Amino acid sequence: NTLIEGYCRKGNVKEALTLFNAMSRQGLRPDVITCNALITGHCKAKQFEEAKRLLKRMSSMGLAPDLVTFNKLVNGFSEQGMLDYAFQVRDEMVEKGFVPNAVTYTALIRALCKKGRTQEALQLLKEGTAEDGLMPDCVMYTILIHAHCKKGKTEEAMCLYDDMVERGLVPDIVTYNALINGFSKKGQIDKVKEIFNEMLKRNLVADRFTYTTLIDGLCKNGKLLEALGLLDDLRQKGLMLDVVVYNTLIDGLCKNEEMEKAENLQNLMRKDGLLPDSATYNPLIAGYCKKGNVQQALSLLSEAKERNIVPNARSYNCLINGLCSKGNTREAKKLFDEMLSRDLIPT
RNA sequence: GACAUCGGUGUCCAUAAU
Repeated sequence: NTLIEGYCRKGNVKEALTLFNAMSRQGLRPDVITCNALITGHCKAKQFEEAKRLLKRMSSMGLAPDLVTFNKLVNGFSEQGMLDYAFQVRDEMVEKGFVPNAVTYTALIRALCKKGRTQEALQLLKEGTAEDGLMPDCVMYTILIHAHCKKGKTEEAMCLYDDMVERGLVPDIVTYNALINGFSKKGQIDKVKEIFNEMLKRNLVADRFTYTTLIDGLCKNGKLLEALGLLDDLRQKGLMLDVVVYNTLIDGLCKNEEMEKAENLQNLMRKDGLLPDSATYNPLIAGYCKKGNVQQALSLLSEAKERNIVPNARSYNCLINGLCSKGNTREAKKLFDEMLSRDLIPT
């Protein structure tokens, strides 16, 4: 079960099913836990019908689906944006006598939020509280806060925050990160600082999400030097450095056409043992093209390809644009064909 | 009998550049 679960988590249902079949051959009966894991696997692999079929097959194997089974389905469908399926499963579990719990509601609320349907999400939370004895918790509030922030509705997000605190719930680092992200994307840096201080008051320690969020916020508000300063703090602490932190800064620098600094950071990240990924290459390629340094952009492209990383369609567009404006239409056409062969869709 | 399976936050892109 542990192995099957591992493969399923990675979205490798094939391998999981091989193990599943091997189990039977060795006379080991799959149990509910095995099936629950496979449901996750199918959902991750977007095999929604398979997931539903497995639920039906469980009964014929003499296994009774439990609350986790249903929750995994609700969650799996929600994660993939399959709202209708998710609510269908909710109805089905209710029919079977299960009471949707915090996990069920959280999954559904998140699914609605992901589609921007925050009002319905709030409504569902109310419903659950009234009908199923649901106790709204920190996670649910955080999802709602996050969703409102993403829509730019920071005021509403703040009301939700106040609401949860009034109810005696304790916001955690995730809640604060969501708020910080919302306010900094809106450019309300003073509000960000206020929230950050409140976070510190609660003895919460900034994690890599907090730092990345702060760095991104500073970059997107043109405060590149401050953002670089935060990176220095992080490096001195020697912890919490990952590709995303570097990518964030590299993007900020590239968008401001500070290619030398972006180049330095790229070297620094390699020094820290981190390898660029597509989110590193894309802004760099765009930045160099914009500056007219197509050569440099092209060499990044070939490096990415060597490492089996495919830059996105926009990177190709930038390169094609750059080559054409230098009159090198032949190379541009080559890149155009190349992007087609890589299943990238021209716009 | 114990243990193992379910929910939230960050970067490019997606909402974009020419």
